[in-house]
Amino acid sequence: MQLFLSKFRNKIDNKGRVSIPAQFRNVLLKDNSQKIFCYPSLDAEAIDAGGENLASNIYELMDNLDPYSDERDILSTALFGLSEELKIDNDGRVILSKPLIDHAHINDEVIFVGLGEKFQIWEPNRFDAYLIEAQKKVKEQRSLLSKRNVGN
Amino acid sequence: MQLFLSKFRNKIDNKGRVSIPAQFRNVLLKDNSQKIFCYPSLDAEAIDAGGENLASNIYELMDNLDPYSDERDILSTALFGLSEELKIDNDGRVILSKPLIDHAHINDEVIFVGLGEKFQIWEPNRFDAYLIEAQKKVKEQRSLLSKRNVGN
DNA sequence: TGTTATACCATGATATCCCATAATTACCCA
DNA sequence: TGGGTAATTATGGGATATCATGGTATAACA
Repeated sequence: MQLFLSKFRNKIDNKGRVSIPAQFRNVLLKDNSQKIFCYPSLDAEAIDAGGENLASNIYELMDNLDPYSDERDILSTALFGLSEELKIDNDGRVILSKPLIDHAHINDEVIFVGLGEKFQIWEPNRFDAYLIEAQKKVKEQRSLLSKRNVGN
Repeated sequence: MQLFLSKFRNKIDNKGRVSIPAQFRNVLLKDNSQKIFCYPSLDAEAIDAGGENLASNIYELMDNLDPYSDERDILSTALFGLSEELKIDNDGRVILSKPLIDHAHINDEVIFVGLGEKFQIWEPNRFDAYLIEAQKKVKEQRSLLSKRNVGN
C-alpha cells in the first residue's frame, strides 16, 4: 500500500473549498475512492482522514470489540457518530463540515499531514505547536532505545 | 546490499533541481526505485536520504506501535509528516522541498555524503564544520581508548 | 425567489519532460 | 602504453503538463 507522507499547507476559499494535496489524491486513487473518510481526532484538535482503507480498518477494529461493551459504545459513538464522507470534486477539493472545522479550530488555512495509512488536517498554528511536542517525543523514544542497546 | 560511499558536491539550478550523484543512483537502482526517501536528520542540520530500504526501516519502527494509539499519532507525525518521497527525473535530478532546504540551511550547492545504508545532504560549509568536530571527537575517543589500554 | 451546493472554466505558478552541451570518464585498439 | 573515440555525467534552457486557487454559470432546494 502507498502511504500518506509529508505535509502541505493549503487555503480554504470563501466557499469553504480546500484542495486535497495531489500526492494524497494519488494515494486515495490507488485505494479507489472519490471520497475521503473523516472524523475528529480522538486525542488532538485535528481531523483524521483517509480513504476506504482507513474506513474498513476502523470497522474491523469495532468488530473485534465485545458487541455490548462500554468500550464499543464509546468508540462507535466517538468515531461513527461523528465521522463523515466528503466528496472530492472534479478539481480535487472538498468542503469541510462545520463540526469538523470547529473541532480543529480551523480558519482559512490548513495543514495536511501524512501519517502513513491516514492523514490529519490541522489549523497551522496548532500544528506547529503539536509538531514540537512530537519531535521531542521522537528524540526521547530514540534515546531510550539506544540506552537499552548500550545497557545490554 | 550495495552501500552509499564517498562524497560529492553538486549545484542546485535556478529551478531548484540538483543531480543525485551517479554512484548513488546506481545504489538506488539495485534497491529498485525512482524515488528517494528523505527526512530532516534528527541530530544534524542535514537531510537524511535513502531508497526503499531506508523507508522500510522507518515503517517497521511504526509497525511496532498500537495502530490507533495517541502515541502512534505523535510519532508518525514527526516521522511520516516530515518525510518526503522525492521523484528522480529522467536526468537523475530531484527538487528538494522548502522544509528540507530550511532545515539544512541549503543555498545553491550541496554535498552528498555516503553513510552506508543511507546518505546525507549538507550545505557545504556546515558539513566542513561538522567534519572537523567529528574528527576531534574521534581523536578524543581514541586517546581514551589508549589510556584504558595502558591501564589494563 | 432567494439560497446553497454543484459542475465547469480561467489563470498564474510550479513541476515535469525533453533536448542541448561541455566536461569528464570509460573504453578500445593499434 | 598512448591516444583517440565513444559513453556518462552534471548542468542549463525551452516547451508542456499539473496544481492550487479563484471565478462564473447552472442546478437543486426550501
